Amino acid sequence: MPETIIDFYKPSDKMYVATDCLIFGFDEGQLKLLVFKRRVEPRRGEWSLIGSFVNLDEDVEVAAKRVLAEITGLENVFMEQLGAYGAAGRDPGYRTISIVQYALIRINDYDKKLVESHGAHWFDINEVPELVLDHDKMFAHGLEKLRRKARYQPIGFELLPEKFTIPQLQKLYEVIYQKELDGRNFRKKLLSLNVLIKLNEKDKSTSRRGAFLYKFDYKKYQQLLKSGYNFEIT
Amino acid sequence: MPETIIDFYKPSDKMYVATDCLIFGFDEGQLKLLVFKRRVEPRRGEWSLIGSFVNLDEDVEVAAKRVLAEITGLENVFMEQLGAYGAAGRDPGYRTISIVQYALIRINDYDKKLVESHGAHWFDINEVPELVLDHDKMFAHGLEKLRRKARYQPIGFELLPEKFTIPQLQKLYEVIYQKELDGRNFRKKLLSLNVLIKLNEKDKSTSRRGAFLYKFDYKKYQQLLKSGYNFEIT
DNA sequence: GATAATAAATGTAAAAATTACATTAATAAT
DNA sequence: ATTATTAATGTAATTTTTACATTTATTATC
Repeated sequence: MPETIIDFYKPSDKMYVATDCLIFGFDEGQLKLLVFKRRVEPRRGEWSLIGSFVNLDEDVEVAAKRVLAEITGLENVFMEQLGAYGAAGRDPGYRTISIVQYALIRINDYDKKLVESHGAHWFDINEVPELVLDHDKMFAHGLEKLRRKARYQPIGFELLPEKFTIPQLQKLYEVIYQKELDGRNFRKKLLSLNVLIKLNEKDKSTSRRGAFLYKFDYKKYQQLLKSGYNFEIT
Repeated sequence: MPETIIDFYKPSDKMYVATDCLIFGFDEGQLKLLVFKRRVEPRRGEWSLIGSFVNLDEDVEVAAKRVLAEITGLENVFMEQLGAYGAAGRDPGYRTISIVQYALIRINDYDKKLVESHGAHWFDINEVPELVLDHDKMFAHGLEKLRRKARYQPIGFELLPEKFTIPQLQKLYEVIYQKELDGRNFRKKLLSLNVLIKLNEKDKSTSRRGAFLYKFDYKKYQQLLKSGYNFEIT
């Protein structure tokens, strides 16, 4: 019987454990990723995701939130694990496992000075430059996951301001799904989900007429979920 | 500027990296999980998932497949990452990150002697005993993921023999979804997906009349995917 | 060899959801 | 008052999903 299995108290080798973060934002009608330009050698000038090693006494999740807060000044942000990247040769230096998270942030909320000070830049997801190590793969997987998930869970709202208009929301889904949606059907569908609160305010930044602002009703959504409710946006 | 971030070449602390595996099977009309009873101290007699430490020169994924092969004798099995479990206090011994995979196996294929020799047992998913450490949480998450995923991806077939009948397939989806399905609508739906190959053979083990055997057409499925095909079983 | 028993297989109508599509409404600028 | 522009609305056709009952193939038994 192999000796390597289930032997929690005779562990063999230690490795470095890092966490990297895909930070998505929505701005100017585009879905964007925040990437970081290395300003130190080696690999100076290469683009990469933002990350950190995980401290010995620190939850992986806490480490990820620490990084995000240090970079953007944001706390209480939507963040979820994408997965662990653990190929033996993924980092040519030391053997390092990276646990990747993706975060969705409201692009107007973050601390722009802080972000700039870290050499970070937003790229349209269609124009993200080549990234260091296996970060390209992480990005590709994260984008896929975001696209899949947006369909069945109300994560899109994490990318919009708290108050948003239906046309804004539609544009967001259009860039996520990479296809045009019919305005009438989209509005009908969204309103039929019963989780939008119409406000008595308009956003006039994009039209003379102005568009009504809405909020997403998290409470209602949670309630509905309990009774077999199905959120889906096609 | 914080010193802890993106400093890949001044890593701080090493940790143990393990991989644990949720092994699902379908037998006697029940969805089952393979769990392992510790036969050595400490924690002798406690149930846990099957796992191993990851070797320094080994991909995490390879480690997981190694474990699965050592335990079941199976290779080329459906396996996917569930995620990394990295709470600082999850293992009271050493700081260990566990990367959890879930595997779907054909319950008639595995090496029963080998499995028994490792003190492993199949439990109906509704009767899984308390598991060691955070393995309960892993199991709960894995089951959720399996349920979600079964709906939009043809993973159910991984749990059935290569040749299966429609009623078998229906029963599988019934136990995954925990609800009864209408036989006529289920059959209609499945056949309309155009990815089942009807064979000229019957399985007579459950009825006098016998039920036709089918195979899942992976090639066709892959082709269809490319042209915007939507697999969904409700 | 007729009959009984049993699970497999099939069809159709009603209801619900999705799609396609064109016009009117509100407002600010000229 | 007119123009320009985006927001907002409704309806009919199509597709998908649901609900529901009978016939078919076969083996065992009388």
